[in-house]
Amino acid sequence: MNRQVKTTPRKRPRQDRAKATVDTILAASARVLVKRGFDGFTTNEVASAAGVSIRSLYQYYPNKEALVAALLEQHVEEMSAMLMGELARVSLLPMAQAVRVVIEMTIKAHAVEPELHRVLTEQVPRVGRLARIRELDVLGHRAVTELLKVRQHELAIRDPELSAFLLCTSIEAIVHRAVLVAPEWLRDPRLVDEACALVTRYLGVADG
Amino acid sequence: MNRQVKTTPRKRPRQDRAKATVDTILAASARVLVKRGFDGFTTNEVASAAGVSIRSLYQYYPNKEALVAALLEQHVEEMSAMLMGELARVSLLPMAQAVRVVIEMTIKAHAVEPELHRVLTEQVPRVGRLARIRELDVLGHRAVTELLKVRQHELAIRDPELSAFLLCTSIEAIVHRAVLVAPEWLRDPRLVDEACALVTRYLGVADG
DNA sequence: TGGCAATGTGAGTAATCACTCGCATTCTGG
DNA sequence: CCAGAATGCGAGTGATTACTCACATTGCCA
Repeated sequence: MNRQVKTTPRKRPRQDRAKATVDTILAASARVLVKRGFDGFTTNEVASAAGVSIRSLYQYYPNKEALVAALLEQHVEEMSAMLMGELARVSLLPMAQAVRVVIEMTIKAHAVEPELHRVLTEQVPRVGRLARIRELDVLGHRAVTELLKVRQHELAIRDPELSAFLLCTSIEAIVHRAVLVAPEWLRDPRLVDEACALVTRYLGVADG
Repeated sequence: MNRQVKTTPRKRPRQDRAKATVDTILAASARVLVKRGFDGFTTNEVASAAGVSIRSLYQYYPNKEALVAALLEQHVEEMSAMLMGELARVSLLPMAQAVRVVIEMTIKAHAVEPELHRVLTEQVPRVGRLARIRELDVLGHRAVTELLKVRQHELAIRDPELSAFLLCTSIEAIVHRAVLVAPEWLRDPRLVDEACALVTRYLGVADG
């Protein structure tokens, strides 16, 4: 039974000055989170790192979790925006190319603030609103499902939704693991080639 | 900079009575961890849930993290034992069957205490010795690499190590995600079939 | 059977840290 | 231009909780 706490921001900044403050706080949060890890993350340090009063921090975020949640949401938002935009565009490409583009975009999305990404995924407990990190996946799955449905006639699959689940999960895991274990692999074209092969062979389309 | 703490057990139980105590403590830890989540996990509650003095707990584990680390190690050990034993045996089977067996074993391994598994993977920060949850993967990768190497002549792959990385990561992620999102899928034979297809098609062997 | 090692016991403390108290200053829209 | 709203400012407290203090009892081997 986990205590549930409100994690929505307390109030929105209205003036520009306040927006700047909030941005400063978020940026400082990211720095502190990366530097200290989730355990060592204290609101007091965030405030002083941001150069604002602890009081100001609590004016906008009701508690510590809300702060981390905001950070996480921002991060997910960035990655999401990057992926979804591209996903819409690839529906015109030949399948093999589409696959490659999506995989490369996934890599690119993971390259945004990889250190923050690491802490958020490895150390932040997936509890309450902090579980929202998964919504990114859900959206991605849905988009890929659609893509597979539309082109099912040229593919060797029976159930687009199931296949989308397998493929999204696999690719995400591969990229994710690579980022955490050995980021340099992501520059190695062989990894991308093999990942493409994994997908295209499964789908039964000619390799790119 | 995360503070590092000793996470090795303080001393080993010598008499049977002591072994029983330690087991009780570990079992209680698991219960409390599942019930309260990692945040709510307090050593005092563990002690009282185990029906032993807090003092006894600290006689064997120097701190909270060591306790969780022990739990995690035990869990990894169980899963690991299950998988590795089987991995050795499949080297005689036809490839398609071997693939299926390994996938089914992976599912079986994840079915051991799934709730504890969830908490350990979702909430326990991967810091210090707690990062050891990954050693399981490393061992698995190595074994699969060997398997692929031995049978490379019948497979459509160039680099067994790279391919092992892709396949292990994918399968683990698929099973893992399924456990967390919708455990009932694991009873659906279609999921297993598709996972097998993903692997066999990539390897270029006839579907089982 | 006696002596030594191993074991078990709970109240209390010290430290940490999330979060709250009211008031002066700055902006903005009428 | 002014009135009401928005903003910014730390020291301190209350709660939580990991961990420590010494001694009686039990098991084991000589």
